[in-house]
Amino acid sequence: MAGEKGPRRIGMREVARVAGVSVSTVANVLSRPTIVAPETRRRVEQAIRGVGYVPSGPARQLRGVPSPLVGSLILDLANPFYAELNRGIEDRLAEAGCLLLACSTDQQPGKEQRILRLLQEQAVRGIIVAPASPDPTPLLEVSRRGTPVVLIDQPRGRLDLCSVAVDHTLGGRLAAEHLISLGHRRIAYLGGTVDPDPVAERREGLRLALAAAGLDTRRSLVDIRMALHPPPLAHAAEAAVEQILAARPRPTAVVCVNDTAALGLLGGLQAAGLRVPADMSVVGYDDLPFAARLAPPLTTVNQPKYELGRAAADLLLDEARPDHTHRGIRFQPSLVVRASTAPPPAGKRSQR
Amino acid sequence: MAGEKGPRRIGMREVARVAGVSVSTVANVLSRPTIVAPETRRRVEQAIRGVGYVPSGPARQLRGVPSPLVGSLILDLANPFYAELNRGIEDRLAEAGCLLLACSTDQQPGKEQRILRLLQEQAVRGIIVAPASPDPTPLLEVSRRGTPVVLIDQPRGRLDLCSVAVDHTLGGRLAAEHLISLGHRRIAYLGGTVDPDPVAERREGLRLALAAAGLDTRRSLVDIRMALHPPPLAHAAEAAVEQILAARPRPTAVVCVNDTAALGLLGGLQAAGLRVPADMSVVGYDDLPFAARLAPPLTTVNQPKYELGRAAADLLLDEARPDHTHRGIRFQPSLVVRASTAPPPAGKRSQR
DNA sequence: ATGAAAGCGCTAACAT
DNA sequence: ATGTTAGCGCTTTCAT
Repeated sequence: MAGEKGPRRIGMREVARVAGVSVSTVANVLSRPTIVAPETRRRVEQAIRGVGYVPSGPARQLRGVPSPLVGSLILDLANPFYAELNRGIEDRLAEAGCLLLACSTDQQPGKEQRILRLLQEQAVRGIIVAPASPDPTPLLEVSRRGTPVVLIDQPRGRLDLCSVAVDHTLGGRLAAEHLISLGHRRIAYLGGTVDPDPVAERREGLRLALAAAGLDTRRSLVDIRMALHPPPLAHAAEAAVEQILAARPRPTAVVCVNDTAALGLLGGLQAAGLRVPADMSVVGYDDLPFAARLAPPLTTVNQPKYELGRAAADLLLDEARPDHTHRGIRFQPSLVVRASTAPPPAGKRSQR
Repeated sequence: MAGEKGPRRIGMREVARVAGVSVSTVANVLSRPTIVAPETRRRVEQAIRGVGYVPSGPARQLRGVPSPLVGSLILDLANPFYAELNRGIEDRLAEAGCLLLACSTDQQPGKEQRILRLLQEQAVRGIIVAPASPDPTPLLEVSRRGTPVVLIDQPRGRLDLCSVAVDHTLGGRLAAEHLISLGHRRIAYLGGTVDPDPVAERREGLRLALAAAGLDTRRSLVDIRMALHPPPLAHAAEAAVEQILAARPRPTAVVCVNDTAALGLLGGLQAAGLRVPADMSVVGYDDLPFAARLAPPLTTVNQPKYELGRAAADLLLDEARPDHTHRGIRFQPSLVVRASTAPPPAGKRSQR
């Protein structure tokens, strides 16, 4: 009647007591089973099961065993692009017995800082981050302090860190070249008011392609900015239709910052009585699962989301190896042509 | 030139040394600043910043401070439904300074077990779980061992745990009643081969509504099962069209297990030359962001995903309070009528 | 093959 | 107001 002293956590001590051995023997059974006498080992293992022993991670870490926790700091967990990316990270981590600490920054440097701090306190094995702030200093600081950092969706440039990125300049070029070959000469780029780097790159790719086609990008590239906060993005995109149609000269095609924006744009265009692609071509970015099934099926630039995550996790896990050297991996996006793009309306085609 | 002895972690010891005080004074500055003399405090705070001290979470936990980590065990991180739910969890946790450990089970009891174990080792503050296994024993065991467990998307029934769930029977009823009122008499339910509980409930709701309308559910409810593994679900749904059209009597409407399945079905139906909703009505489930923008906009049953997550986190955090008692929260789904449902084709309407 | 003992970084009770 | 001390549960020498 006196034994039940609350569900206090059971440790190695208790196991040792039950098995009639010392704690170090229990420890040995766990980490170097071979050096323990078979009979003793059996007894210990039985005691472990008997009392339902679960080792304490924190205690281990205190002793210097690396943490199985890896942080991922991305813009928004609920965004399908990042959700898929996180899944890639998770799967790779699972292979190494690690767990994912998933965090959203909502693109706010303040949140990013706060979480970075929490993650360091937890002494995580490393952090995979899509930077919210343009200033890389805090990240470098974290890395210098001993927590490995892997940059995602941002080339490492001259930074002394590992990174995984997609060549968004190429992505932008691909989109633009496709439209140009279709006969478009005025293209709108639907982006946000504040650009994280990767988004600016896409616009640059567009510009490059337009220039390469001998077009004056001052006239042929129309920059449309939407307020990104608060979400949902699809609404902002829907509302942007007005701006797009008001632009002079009026663009005949729109390249969107991502598929979600394209989704909203499609709705807005339809509401405005324009047909896609007959009156206006639309290109998305990301190639989310629903893109193929929209009406019309969306032409978009595919990014290898899952693989991006896997590669980032791979790099991060590699940081633990003694011979690790920082690397930058770059993925190529690819254009997926579907039905939301077509030649511009007759009469617009060669208009200058 | 000799100071740089590797980036070994800096602890309270070092801070104390620099500030010329003892470790407990440093500890006091951190946890009970008021009892420290202002001047001393200033010196210590300066030392903290000076050496870039970051407290060690693991060491704290070992001393009994509760972990800020909370695990979430759901089917699939990349599934938009769960992604949004996780976001709700994350936001609520952030308010309490906690972090989310996001894990996917892929509906595999084995994975679930493995992760449950890892989470316990990390001594997390608690676990929010959408059970992958029908057997609740392991979960109860975890709870009994001292790690709070909150069930999600599954009513707690007689289980001694907190839970957050949606009334899926109502969801199924809502969908069926809508279709029945439109004149449909044969409805297909497009589900998976193995049902997690919540999915079976939806079917039951359908059955109830059909029966209430005086229909023989043996004839009026057509059960279509798709293989869920491997994904993508949208493909499976697309392929299921054949089965649906082959059913005799042929259904005039399909209720899908979720919006993703509906997405695929829409594609398959279109490929088969059927128009939605003229030839076939389609109802989704979840109301994901893209549902409103599909062609046609999808009639679907909305679940409060984000709120579900928040509520679960709320319950979990509450478990730490001494006066906590387990509770079950139940959300109501709601029908969102859009354009994918209409009366059945003429001639089918009153056919028996 | 097994055990004793030190100590990881921290908190809290106690002593000064 | 500040310091001393004893662990938390574990890993790891170093005896035995």
